Amino acid sequence: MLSGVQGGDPPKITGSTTAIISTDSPRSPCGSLGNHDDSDLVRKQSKIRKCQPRWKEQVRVCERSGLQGPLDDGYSWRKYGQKDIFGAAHPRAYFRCAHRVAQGCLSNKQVQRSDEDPSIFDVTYQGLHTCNQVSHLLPGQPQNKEDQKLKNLQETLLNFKTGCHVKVEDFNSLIEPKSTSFLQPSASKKEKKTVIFSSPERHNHSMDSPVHPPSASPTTSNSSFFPPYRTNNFGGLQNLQSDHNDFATVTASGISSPSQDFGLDFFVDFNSDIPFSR
DNA sequence: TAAATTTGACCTGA
DNA sequence: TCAGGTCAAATTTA
Repeated sequence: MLSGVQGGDPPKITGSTTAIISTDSPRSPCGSLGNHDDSDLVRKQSKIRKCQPRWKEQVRVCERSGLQGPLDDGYSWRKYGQKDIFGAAHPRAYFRCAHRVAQGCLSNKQVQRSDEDPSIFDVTYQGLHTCNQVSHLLPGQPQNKEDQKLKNLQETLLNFKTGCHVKVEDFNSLIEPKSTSFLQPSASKKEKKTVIFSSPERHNHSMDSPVHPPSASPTTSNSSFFPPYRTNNFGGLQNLQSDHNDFATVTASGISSPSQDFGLDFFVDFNSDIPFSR
Protein backbone atom coordinates (compact mmCIF):
# COMPACT_ATOMS: atom_id res chain seq x y z
CA MET A 1 0.00 0.00 0.00
CA LEU A 2 2.72 2.40 0.97
CA SER A 3 4.47 1.70 -2.21
CA GLY A 4 1.31 2.79 -3.80
CA VAL A 5 1.54 6.00 -1.89
CA GLN A 6 5.05 6.55 -3.03
CA GLY A 7 5.31 4.58 -6.16
CA GLY A 8 8.28 2.62 -7.29
CA ASP A 9 9.47 -0.82 -6.38
CA PRO A 10 8.55 -1.93 -2.96
CA PRO A 11 11.59 -1.89 -0.74
CA LYS A 12 12.35 -4.56 1.70
CA ILE A 13 12.05 -3.07 4.97
CA THR A 14 12.85 -2.97 8.51
CA GLY A 15 10.81 -0.41 10.18
CA SER A 16 10.80 1.42 13.36
CA THR A 17 8.13 3.68 14.53
CA THR A 18 7.38 6.49 16.89
CA ALA A 19 4.06 7.10 18.46
CA ILE A 20 2.97 10.56 19.38
CA ILE A 21 -0.30 11.01 21.15
CA SER A 22 -2.15 14.19 20.75
CA THR A 23 -5.23 15.57 22.33
CA ASP A 24 -8.02 17.74 21.22
CA SER A 25 -7.30 21.38 21.01
CA PRO A 26 -9.00 23.82 23.35
CA ARG A 27 -11.17 24.70 20.45
CA SER A 28 -12.29 21.17 20.04
CA PRO A 29 -15.83 20.89 18.80
CA CYS A 30 -16.54 18.11 21.24
CA GLY A 31 -18.17 20.35 23.73
CA SER A 32 -20.67 21.65 21.26
CA LEU A 33 -21.71 18.37 19.77
CA GLY A 34 -25.00 18.34 21.48
CA ASN A 35 -25.92 21.70 20.13
CA HIS A 36 -26.39 20.52 16.60
CA ASP A 37 -29.50 19.20 15.05
CA ASP A 38 -29.55 15.57 14.12
CA SER A 39 -30.58 16.65 10.68
CA ASP A 40 -27.13 17.99 10.09
CA LEU A 41 -25.71 14.51 10.19
CA VAL A 42 -22.68 15.12 8.06
CA ARG A 43 -21.55 18.06 10.10
CA LYS A 44 -22.20 16.20 13.30
CA GLN A 45 -20.18 13.21 12.21
CA SER A 46 -17.36 15.49 11.21
CA LYS A 47 -17.30 16.94 14.69
CA ILE A 48 -17.45 13.52 16.25
CA ARG A 49 -14.39 12.57 14.27
CA LYS A 50 -12.56 15.59 15.56
CA CYS A 51 -13.23 14.46 19.08
CA GLN A 52 -11.44 11.20 18.55
CA PRO A 53 -8.03 10.69 20.12
CA ARG A 54 -5.35 11.32 17.55
CA TRP A 55 -1.70 10.37 17.50
CA LYS A 56 1.07 10.25 15.00
CA GLU A 57 3.65 7.61 14.43
CA GLN A 58 6.61 7.29 12.14
CA VAL A 59 7.76 4.18 10.38
CA ARG A 60 11.21 3.80 8.96
CA VAL A 61 11.45 1.60 5.96
CA CYS A 62 14.81 0.05 5.24
CA GLU A 63 15.72 -1.48 1.98
CA ARG A 64 17.16 -4.72 3.17
CA SER A 65 14.46 -6.85 4.60
CA GLY A 66 12.09 -6.78 1.76
CA LEU A 67 8.48 -6.91 1.21
CA GLN A 68 7.24 -9.85 3.05
CA GLY A 69 3.62 -9.15 3.43
CA PRO A 70 1.08 -6.73 4.63
CA LEU A 71 1.70 -4.26 7.36
CA ASP A 72 -0.46 -5.69 10.03
CA ASP A 73 -1.39 -3.72 13.07
CA GLY A 74 -3.98 -6.25 13.97
CA TYR A 75 -6.86 -4.36 12.49
CA SER A 76 -8.49 -4.44 9.14
CA TRP A 77 -8.41 -1.18 7.22
CA ARG A 78 -9.96 -0.05 4.01
CA LYS A 79 -8.50 2.68 1.89
CA TYR A 80 -11.06 5.31 1.08
CA GLY A 81 -8.99 8.05 -0.46
CA GLN A 82 -5.68 9.48 -1.48
CA LYS A 83 -4.83 13.13 -1.75
CA ASP A 84 -1.93 15.22 -2.92
CA ILE A 85 -0.99 17.49 -0.07
CA PHE A 86 0.07 21.03 -0.71
CA GLY A 87 3.79 21.39 -0.24
CA ALA A 88 4.32 17.70 0.24
CA ALA A 89 6.24 15.61 -2.21
CA HIS A 90 4.10 12.56 -1.65
CA PRO A 91 0.37 11.98 -1.52
CA ARG A 92 -1.44 11.07 1.65
CA ALA A 93 -3.49 7.90 1.83
CA TYR A 94 -6.62 7.66 3.94
CA PHE A 95 -7.80 4.47 5.63
CA ARG A 96 -10.76 3.68 7.82
CA CYS A 97 -11.63 0.63 9.82
CA ALA A 98 -13.02 -2.08 7.58
CA HIS A 99 -15.73 -2.65 10.17
CA ARG A 100 -16.95 0.89 10.07
CA VAL A 101 -20.21 -0.01 8.41
CA ALA A 102 -20.80 -3.31 10.13
CA GLN A 103 -19.87 -2.20 13.63
CA GLY A 104 -19.76 1.54 13.45
CA CYS A 105 -16.08 1.70 14.27
CA LEU A 106 -14.85 5.24 13.61
CA SER A 107 -11.15 4.54 13.80
CA ASN A 108 -9.13 5.69 10.82
CA LYS A 109 -5.60 6.49 9.86
CA GLN A 110 -3.56 8.45 7.36
CA VAL A 111 -0.30 7.36 5.83
CA GLN A 112 2.14 9.71 4.16
CA ARG A 113 5.75 9.34 3.12
CA SER A 114 8.08 11.86 4.70
CA ASP A 115 9.53 14.55 2.48
CA GLU A 116 12.77 14.70 4.40
CA ASP A 117 13.40 11.01 4.43
CA PRO A 118 11.52 8.90 1.93
CA SER A 119 12.28 5.86 4.03
CA ILE A 120 10.03 7.22 6.74
CA PHE A 121 6.28 7.07 6.68
CA ASP A 122 4.15 9.22 8.88
CA VAL A 123 1.10 7.38 10.13
CA THR A 124 -1.61 9.29 11.89
CA TYR A 125 -4.23 7.31 13.75
CA GLN A 126 -7.50 8.85 14.77
CA GLY A 127 -10.13 7.29 16.94
CA LEU A 128 -10.25 4.19 19.03
CA HIS A 129 -11.37 0.91 17.61
CA THR A 130 -14.79 0.03 18.88
CA CYS A 131 -15.15 -2.94 16.61
CA ASN A 132 -14.71 -6.57 17.46
CA GLN A 133 -11.63 -7.70 15.62
CA VAL A 134 -10.43 -10.94 17.10
CA SER A 135 -7.27 -10.73 15.09
CA HIS A 136 -5.54 -8.48 17.57
CA LEU A 137 -6.65 -10.21 20.69
CA LEU A 138 -4.50 -12.44 22.76
CA PRO A 139 -5.29 -14.72 25.61
CA GLY A 140 -5.97 -12.70 28.69
CA GLN A 141 -7.12 -9.75 26.72
CA PRO A 142 -10.65 -8.49 26.65
CA GLN A 143 -12.78 -10.73 24.58
CA ASN A 144 -15.85 -8.66 24.15
CA LYS A 145 -16.51 -5.33 22.61
CA GLU A 146 -17.24 -3.45 25.78
CA ASP A 147 -14.19 -4.77 27.56
CA GLN A 148 -12.03 -3.92 24.61
CA LYS A 149 -13.40 -0.41 24.42
CA LEU A 150 -12.84 0.09 28.10
CA LYS A 151 -9.34 -1.26 27.92
CA ASN A 152 -8.51 0.90 24.92
CA LEU A 153 -9.79 3.95 26.69
CA GLN A 154 -7.89 3.16 29.86
CA GLU A 155 -4.67 2.66 28.00
CA THR A 156 -5.16 5.77 25.98
CA LEU A 157 -5.66 7.82 29.06
CA LEU A 158 -2.68 6.23 30.73
CA ASN A 159 -0.48 7.03 27.79
CA PHE A 160 -1.76 10.54 27.74
CA LYS A 161 -0.64 10.89 31.32
CA THR A 162 2.74 9.26 31.10
CA GLY A 163 3.81 10.26 27.66
CA CYS A 164 4.88 6.68 27.31
CA HIS A 165 6.65 6.10 24.09
CA VAL A 166 6.75 2.92 22.19
CA LYS A 167 8.99 2.12 19.33
CA VAL A 168 7.86 -0.57 17.08
CA GLU A 169 9.57 -2.13 14.19
CA ASP A 170 7.64 -4.05 11.74
CA PHE A 171 7.26 -4.29 8.60
CA ASN A 172 6.20 -6.47 6.13
CA SER A 173 3.28 -4.64 5.10
CA LEU A 174 4.50 -1.24 4.69
CA ILE A 175 5.10 -2.00 1.24
CA GLU A 176 2.22 -3.99 0.16
CA PRO A 177 0.77 -2.19 -2.79
CA LYS A 178 -2.69 -3.44 -2.10
CA SER A 179 -4.30 -1.84 0.81
CA THR A 180 -6.28 -4.90 1.49
CA SER A 181 -3.27 -6.86 2.27
CA PHE A 182 -1.79 -3.91 3.99
CA LEU A 183 -4.39 -4.45 6.54
CA GLN A 184 -5.04 -8.06 6.55
CA PRO A 185 -2.67 -10.52 8.05
CA SER A 186 -1.09 -12.84 5.61
CA ALA A 187 -1.71 -16.40 6.54
CA SER A 188 0.92 -17.70 4.24
CA LYS A 189 3.84 -15.74 5.45
CA LYS A 190 5.85 -15.87 8.57
CA GLU A 191 6.06 -12.36 9.78
CA LYS A 192 8.60 -10.92 12.12
CA LYS A 193 8.12 -7.80 14.09
CA THR A 194 10.64 -6.02 16.20
CA VAL A 195 9.34 -3.96 19.02
CA ILE A 196 11.68 -1.46 20.58
CA PHE A 197 10.80 0.49 23.65
CA SER A 198 12.61 3.76 23.90
CA SER A 199 12.68 6.40 26.53
CA PRO A 200 9.96 8.92 26.25
CA GLU A 201 10.96 11.70 24.00
CA ARG A 202 10.59 15.28 24.88
CA HIS A 203 7.51 15.66 22.87
CA ASN A 204 5.29 18.47 23.73
CA HIS A 205 1.90 16.99 24.17
CA SER A 206 0.39 20.34 24.17
CA MET A 207 -3.24 20.69 23.47
CA ASP A 208 -2.34 23.12 20.78
CA SER A 209 -0.14 20.87 18.79
CA PRO A 210 -2.02 17.74 18.23
CA VAL A 211 0.31 16.34 15.66
CA HIS A 212 4.02 16.77 15.60
CA PRO A 213 5.85 17.30 12.37
CA PRO A 214 8.41 14.69 11.50
CA SER A 215 11.20 17.07 12.36
CA ALA A 216 9.96 17.32 15.89
CA SER A 217 10.97 13.79 16.66
CA PRO A 218 14.16 13.21 14.85
CA THR A 219 15.28 10.54 17.08
CA THR A 220 14.03 7.51 16.78
CA SER A 221 11.18 6.56 16.92
CA ASN A 222 9.54 5.04 14.46
CA SER A 223 6.63 3.43 15.67
CA SER A 224 3.55 2.66 14.06
CA PHE A 225 1.00 0.16 13.49
CA PHE A 226 0.85 -0.23 17.20
CA PRO A 227 -1.22 2.57 18.51
CA PRO A 228 -0.04 3.62 21.93
CA TYR A 229 -3.13 2.44 23.61
CA ARG A 230 -2.46 -1.00 22.32
CA THR A 231 1.06 -1.38 23.54
CA ASN A 232 0.19 -4.50 25.40
CA ASN A 233 -2.13 -5.92 22.89
CA PHE A 234 0.35 -8.45 21.76
CA GLY A 235 0.37 -10.09 25.08
CA GLY A 236 3.28 -10.00 27.39
CA LEU A 237 4.53 -6.66 26.26
CA GLN A 238 3.75 -5.14 29.58
CA ASN A 239 5.46 -7.96 31.37
CA LEU A 240 8.43 -7.60 29.13
CA GLN A 241 8.56 -3.95 29.92
CA SER A 242 8.63 -4.59 33.60
CA ASP A 243 11.33 -7.16 33.20
CA HIS A 244 13.55 -4.73 31.36
CA ASN A 245 15.11 -7.50 29.45
CA ASP A 246 17.67 -6.43 26.97
CA PHE A 247 16.13 -8.64 24.44
CA ALA A 248 13.15 -10.83 24.39
CA THR A 249 11.29 -12.72 21.81
CA VAL A 250 7.62 -13.28 21.88
CA THR A 251 5.97 -15.76 19.70
CA ALA A 252 2.42 -14.88 18.95
CA SER A 253 1.25 -17.54 16.66
CA GLY A 254 -2.33 -17.63 15.82
CA ILE A 255 -3.33 -14.40 17.39
CA SER A 256 -4.73 -12.85 14.33
CA SER A 257 -7.46 -15.27 13.76
CA PRO A 258 -8.72 -18.41 15.31
CA SER A 259 -8.55 -20.03 11.93
CA GLN A 260 -5.14 -18.87 10.91
CA ASP A 261 -1.67 -19.28 12.27
CA PHE A 262 0.34 -16.27 11.28
CA GLY A 263 3.36 -17.33 13.20
CA LEU A 264 4.21 -13.85 14.24
CA ASP A 265 7.52 -13.48 15.97
CA PHE A 266 8.04 -10.37 18.00
CA PHE A 267 11.58 -9.38 18.78
CA VAL A 268 11.45 -7.02 21.65
CA ASP A 269 14.49 -4.89 22.17
CA PHE A 270 14.74 -2.61 25.15
CA ASN A 271 16.98 0.37 25.08
CA SER A 272 18.93 0.69 28.27
CA ASP A 273 17.82 4.19 28.98
CA ILE A 274 14.17 3.47 29.01
CA PRO A 275 12.37 4.47 32.08
CA PHE A 276 9.05 2.77 31.97
CA SER A 277 6.72 5.05 33.67
CA ARG A 278 3.81 2.71 33.68
C1' DT B 1 -19.02 -11.71 -8.99
C1' DA B 2 -18.05 -9.72 -4.70
C1' DA B 3 -14.88 -7.00 -2.52
C1' DA B 4 -11.28 -3.65 -2.58
C1' DT B 5 -8.98 0.29 -4.78
C1' DT B 6 -8.75 4.45 -7.49
C1' DT B 7 -9.82 9.00 -8.36
C1' DG B 8 -12.49 13.09 -9.42
C1' DA B 9 -16.01 15.70 -7.17
C1' DC B 10 -17.84 17.52 -3.22
C1' DC B 11 -17.79 19.15 1.66
C1' DT B 12 -15.79 21.44 5.69
C1' DG B 13 -13.21 24.58 8.22
C1' DA B 14 -9.70 28.03 8.68
C1' DT C 1 -10.83 31.03 -1.17
C1' DC C 2 -8.23 27.06 -0.66
C1' DA C 3 -6.21 22.92 1.47
C1' DG C 4 -7.45 18.90 3.72
C1' DG C 5 -10.74 15.29 4.27
C1' DT C 6 -14.50 12.33 2.59
C1' DC C 7 -17.77 10.41 -0.69
C1' DA C 8 -19.08 7.48 -4.22
C1' DA C 9 -19.02 5.86 -9.02
C1' DA C 10 -15.86 3.56 -11.92
C1' DT C 11 -12.35 0.36 -12.20
C1' DT C 12 -9.52 -3.42 -10.78
C1' DT C 13 -8.53 -7.65 -8.50
C1' DA C 14 -9.02 -12.18 -6.51
